[in-house]
This record gives sequence, C-alpha cells and structure tokens, in this order.
Amino acid sequence: MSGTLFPEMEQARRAQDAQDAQDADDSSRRYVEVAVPVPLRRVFTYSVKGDLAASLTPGCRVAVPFSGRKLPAIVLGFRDELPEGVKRVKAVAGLLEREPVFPEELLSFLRAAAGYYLHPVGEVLKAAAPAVPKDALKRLARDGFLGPGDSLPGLALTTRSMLFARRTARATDDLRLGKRQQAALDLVGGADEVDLDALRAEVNDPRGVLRALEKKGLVVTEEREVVADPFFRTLAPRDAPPELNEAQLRATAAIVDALTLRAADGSEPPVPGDTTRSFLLHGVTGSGKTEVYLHAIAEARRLGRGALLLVPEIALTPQLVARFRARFGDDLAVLHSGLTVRQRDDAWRALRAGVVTLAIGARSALFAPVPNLGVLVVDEEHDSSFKQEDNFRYHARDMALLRAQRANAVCILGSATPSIESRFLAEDGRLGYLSLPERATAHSLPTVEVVDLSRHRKGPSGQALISAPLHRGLERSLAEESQAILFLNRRGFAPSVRCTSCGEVVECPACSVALTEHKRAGVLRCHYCDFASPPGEACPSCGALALERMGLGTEKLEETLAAVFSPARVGRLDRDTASGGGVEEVLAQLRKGEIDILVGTQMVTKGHDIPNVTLVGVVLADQSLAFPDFRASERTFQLLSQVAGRAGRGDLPGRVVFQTFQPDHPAVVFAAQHDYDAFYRFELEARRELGYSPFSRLVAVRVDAGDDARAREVVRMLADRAGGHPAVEGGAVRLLGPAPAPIERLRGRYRHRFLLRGADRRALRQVAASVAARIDEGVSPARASVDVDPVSML
DNA sequence: AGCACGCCGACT
DNA sequence: GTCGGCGTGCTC
Repeated sequence: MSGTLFPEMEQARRAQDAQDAQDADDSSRRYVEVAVPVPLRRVFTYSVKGDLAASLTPGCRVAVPFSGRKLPAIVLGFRDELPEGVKRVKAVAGLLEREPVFPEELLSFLRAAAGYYLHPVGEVLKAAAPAVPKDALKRLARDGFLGPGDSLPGLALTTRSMLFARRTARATDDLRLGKRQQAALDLVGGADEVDLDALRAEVNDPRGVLRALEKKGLVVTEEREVVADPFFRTLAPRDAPPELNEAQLRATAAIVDALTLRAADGSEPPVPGDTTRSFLLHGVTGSGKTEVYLHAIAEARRLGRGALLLVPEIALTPQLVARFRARFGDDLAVLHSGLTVRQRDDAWRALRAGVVTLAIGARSALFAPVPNLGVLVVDEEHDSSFKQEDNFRYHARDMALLRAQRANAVCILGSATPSIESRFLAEDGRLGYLSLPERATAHSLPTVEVVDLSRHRKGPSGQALISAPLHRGLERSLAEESQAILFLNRRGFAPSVRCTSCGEVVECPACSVALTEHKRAGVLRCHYCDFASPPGEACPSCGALALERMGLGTEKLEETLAAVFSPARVGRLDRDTASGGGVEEVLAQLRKGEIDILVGTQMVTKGHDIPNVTLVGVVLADQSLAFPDFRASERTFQLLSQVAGRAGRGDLPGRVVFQTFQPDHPAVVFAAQHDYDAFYRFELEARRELGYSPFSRLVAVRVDAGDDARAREVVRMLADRAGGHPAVEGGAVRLLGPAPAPIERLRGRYRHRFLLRGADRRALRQVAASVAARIDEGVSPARASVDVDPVSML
C-alpha cells in the first residue's frame, strides 16, 4: 500500500466497509446512528418505529428529537443493539425525503473528510446538504411524525415543457421576411438551437413568428421537457475541440488511460488504493492546461461519468464558464458564492438527479453530488483559497485526492507553479507527473528586472517605491501606448498612521493591528474586523497633534501615479473598487485601452489575458515574504511567477520589474528566471532540513477568549493534554508552544495557539484526536479549534 | 449550536 | 415580590 495518499484513513475505511456489509445482511434494524448538525464530534443513536426501517438507508435525512427541539439528521448506519452505556434512546420522528440526500460515494467521502479534519460530522453533512424541504418541515410540525407512507418530497427536479427552434439549410434569398422574423432567424441561426425564453428576450410573441418561419421551412421546432429553472439553460455558441499539441496529447492520453482502467466495468482499480491514477499537470502559463481538462472531462462524459472542476474563488469568471459552456452546453452546474439558496439547491438537485453531470465551482463545490464521478480537476492547485480558514477547515485540493480515490475517479491537479507538496508526491510516484513545457501561443516568457530597493534611491517621482527603473518602464509603456499593471498587496492610502510625538501606531480598538487610512472613504479602517473611524487630528494615545502617514497603499499609489504621469489614465483594482461587479468593469476598461496604468492587489494577478499589457511591476516583492510561516517563500515564488505571466501575451514583448529589498532571495531569483524546478529543489531541501511539510505534518490548536487569562489557561490545559500523550512523550510528535498568535487580539478576543508536528501521520492524528476530545469536554467560555494541515498561521 | 436549569439586579 | 441577565451543562 505504498502508493496510498491517506494511509491513516485506511483503517477507518475498512471498519466502515465491514459495518456496511453487516448492515446489508442484518435485517434487524432496530436502531439507527445519525449525524446531527451540532458541533459535537460524536454520532447519536435513535430507535426506529414500525415500518420506517424499511425506508431508511444511509444518506437518508430524518427528523429527530434532540435536546428539546427537532433537528434534521443524516442516517449513517444501523445497529441492532444500543451503544455501550446508553440506556434509553429516543425514536426517529420521521423521514424528510423519499430518497437519500447523499449517494453512497458522497456520504462515505464526507464522513472520511470529517474524520480527517476531526470536525463534527453533522456540521460537515449539513454544509454539504441541500436545504430541508419546507413542506416536509411544516407537516412534521403539524403531525409530529412523517411516515414512510407519506408522499414525501423527492430529490428530482421538476420539469416543464419548452419549445426549441433550430435553423434548417433553407436559404432566405427568395423570401421576404418581416423585421421580427429576421431578428428571430438571426438568433436561431447563431446557435445550435434556441429556446423560447431566449427568443422572448429579443422578440415579442416569438411563438407566432416561429410558426411563420417553420411554415417557410427556415426553422424546425421541437417540444422538450426541460429543467424548470432557466439557470441551467443559457445561450452559448458551441466550439469544436482544437487540435492538441504533442504535450497535451501525451497528458490527455495518460488521463484517458487511467479513466478507462477505472471505468471498464465501473469497479475496482487494478491495484487497491492505487493512486497513481491521480496526476499533477504541470504546465506553464499559456501551455493549454484547460484544453487538457476539457478533453479529460469530455472523455469521462463519453464513458457515462460525471466530472468536477474546482477553481480558485477569483478564477471563476464568466470567461472560464463560457469556455466550458461552449464545449458542454447546458450540462453544467456553476456553483459560486453569489447563488441564492434556491439556485444552489436547484444546481444540487440537478446533479443529484443526474440531469447535469458536470460541476464547476470554487472550494465548496468539492461536495457537489456529481453523479458517477469520473474526473476531478483542481485548477491552480497551489492556490491557498482552496483552504477554508473557518469552521470546517478543510483543504479542497487534499480532499479532492481523497474523494477521487474513494470514487475510483481520476484526479488532476493543475498548476504552473505546483505546491511543494504536490510536486513532491509526483516525484515520489504517488501522483502521475504530466508536464506541458511549452507556451501554446508563440510568445516567449518576459524578461524580469530585479530592482534592489536598498540601492536604488527614490525615482524621479520622489516616491521611494517607484524606483528609477520602474519609472522609466512606465514612461516607455506610455510612450509606446501600451499598458502597465502594478501589483501592490496593500489596499488603502497609508497602511498605518503613527504619532511622531509618542511613537505609537494607531491601532484597532478590537484587534492588535494597525488601522489603514482610506483617504477617499475618509476613515481609518481595520482590515481584519472592518472597524472604521474618522481620522482624528490628535493621537489617541498621547493627544499630540503629530499624526503621520506611513507606507504606501494602492490608493496612494494610484494618486501618485496619476499626478506624476499626468495625463495618463490610472485605474485601480482592489476590494475597495471592486464592489458590485466592479472587477469586470475595470478589466473591461483595461481591455478597451481606457486605462494606461492599472494598480491593484491580488486581483490583478489572476487569469485575465490583456494583450496590450507590456509592463508588469511588483512594487514590493518582500511583502509576502514577511508572513510568519514556512510557506512564505513558496507563496512569494508563486505570486511573482504568476504576476510575471501577465506581461507580454500579445504581439509586444513583455517586461517585468520586481522591486525588493531582498534581491538575492531564492523566491525572487528563481521567479525572475522562470525556473520552477530550481526553486522546487531549493525549497524542498530547506523543508527537509527544517522538518517541515512534506517531511512532516502540522496540526494547529487555536484558542480564543474575551479574557486573555482564560485563553492562556485553556491553551495551557490543551497543550498539557497533548504533552501527556505517549506519542509526544516518546518524541514521535513534537509540541511547539503554546504561544500567543501573531495577531494576539482579533475582534476583541485574545488568541493563543500551539502546534503539533510529526512525520508519523497516524501518531500525529492520535494526539490531535486526544486534544479534540478534551475540547469536547468543554472549554467555555473560550473557544478552541483544531486545524489539521494548517495553511494560515495568523 | 441551542435550549434548559439556575442563582443575583431593576421593575410592574 | 417577579422578569431576566447570561454562566455551565447536556444533548441518543
């Protein structure tokens, strides 16, 4: 089992399989084990009355009485005896839906994920489930019980009849068409087929018009059952798959091979637990990774299997969706945070019912009920937005591998700058390695100039962070009427305000962080809790009238550039300007050439190909190096590489400037040389020496409380629990801390934490589970959480 | 998480 | 004299 990605999960899986087998044999289903949506790391047992037992299967949603209220719960399994130490149980109040909400594959995966992260399974299942049908709840409240004989709501979608029109080959030359007929015909001719709703948007009363066109032999119409919600049906011009280059063909062939092995009879992989059926797709920017995804997904669909594509939050753009719609039409559910509950449920049900077989979405789409999952793609797998940083702290990339493994699906992790962990798994043979070395388009990578800020004095602008080389680069861009993008990862005008009299920095009253001045909004704002106050004249500490702005944010950079390079048009893209669809608007302006210089945060670094951008500048590369965790170097390399990829994608060659106080830092040097492999080798050795991931794993235990003393007390107690564990005493797991968190106070709560580190994942897991069990015994009024494989150390 | 039970302040 | 503050305890 050397190839297994999650060795510590295997034992639990075997136990579960044995239990399931017993459930299938055993006709005595007197009790059920259910997951209740409460933050408790345990399951609960209920008795089953009458013939309800026959209707229950794992994954079913039932209502149960729980601590004086009724809660929806998910059936996990059966048992014929009460658990040890339990004398009396309550009875299941009723079934909420006719069919199980979770198919077997998804339920089993979700339970494994909850177990891996030591998170209450009820909360995990609740987050993954669709809303409880209102009518079922209403009837439950009225009758107190919903039996199997009731007409319960099902999971399938409602459909309605819809008229579709298709263009025929008949020419219009000899025909006289009215204005409306012509408009309708243009619309129909522009796509494979058009439905009545789409026509309605352009033409009044399209029915009559269509009838006339059909009589003239110009269109044919057809009445079909469709999903009731128009969300799934949109007008999209279809495209044909382009020819693949050699590397793309090789990658696609390997993936199709893996898929076919698994799909041959829908059964076991040739080797149990074999994970070389998952791949790292390493392709530089523009090498055509998306086309490989499209082919893999198309192949899965051809084999009757579903597919799931996960992308970073910010990458889920209309352009990306359009590209998939062009290939797969309406057989696609797009899951994003902007959906209403109703829309999310419709998408969920469409997938669950098998009406739609492909889902695209950010992190949480990992839990989509894709039917007969065959391919799972994680695009930009290195992106840290795949890690959820609150409640259920899971990493969608890691869990994608687990889900694929359990579903016998193929997982593809794609990136131009793979995470050290993924690249290491590939090197170790636990992921197949597929490389796309060429830029699919003909442009070579841009040259990068590293500007040492400690040697370059202020540029002509007088602003220290616009060095002379960057200044000249901007002048050149403006002179040749191309565009420039400057990246600065600090929103606001001045990142901090300091009193020159007492030296104090103005802090947020609720958090131990400096307030950032937002000049246009006229406030000092906390970037962690959104507290805002008007900037007073006097220092809040000593009262002196001596406040001074420190540092440079995007707002100030925008203002400075506009003044220095007048009349150049300077735009800004950050969370402050992006509100309400502003991102697309600003990018459209940039594309149309209405912006000469765009200033922005992370948002400017992703995706969007703007051909006329020839200069990209990183104003302060050191910023992401300053983060207090071992991945700072890796993140910086990824960020710089990504930014550099923004330049020179049109006909003009690209130029890139990295400004930094650490010009010799490997992340800077190797990013400037576009040398991923060199960075990987360097970073891997550093990790090996320091014993960091992938050579050991971390678990972070965090405690916060309104009272600092209580937070300290609780973290100490939990650390003692960990310290007393044999794995820690024996040295297999190391206890680091406890210590105050880097941001000691947040939203008025004091924060402390400790880390557990170990190479033996099973031992690490045991210690973490022991701490979690102590948390379950109560830490009130403090709060405590366990973060397995933490990413953010703040 | 909620909802109970349980002991100390300002109001009908 | 009660209504109600939220501390801690438990949930099959």
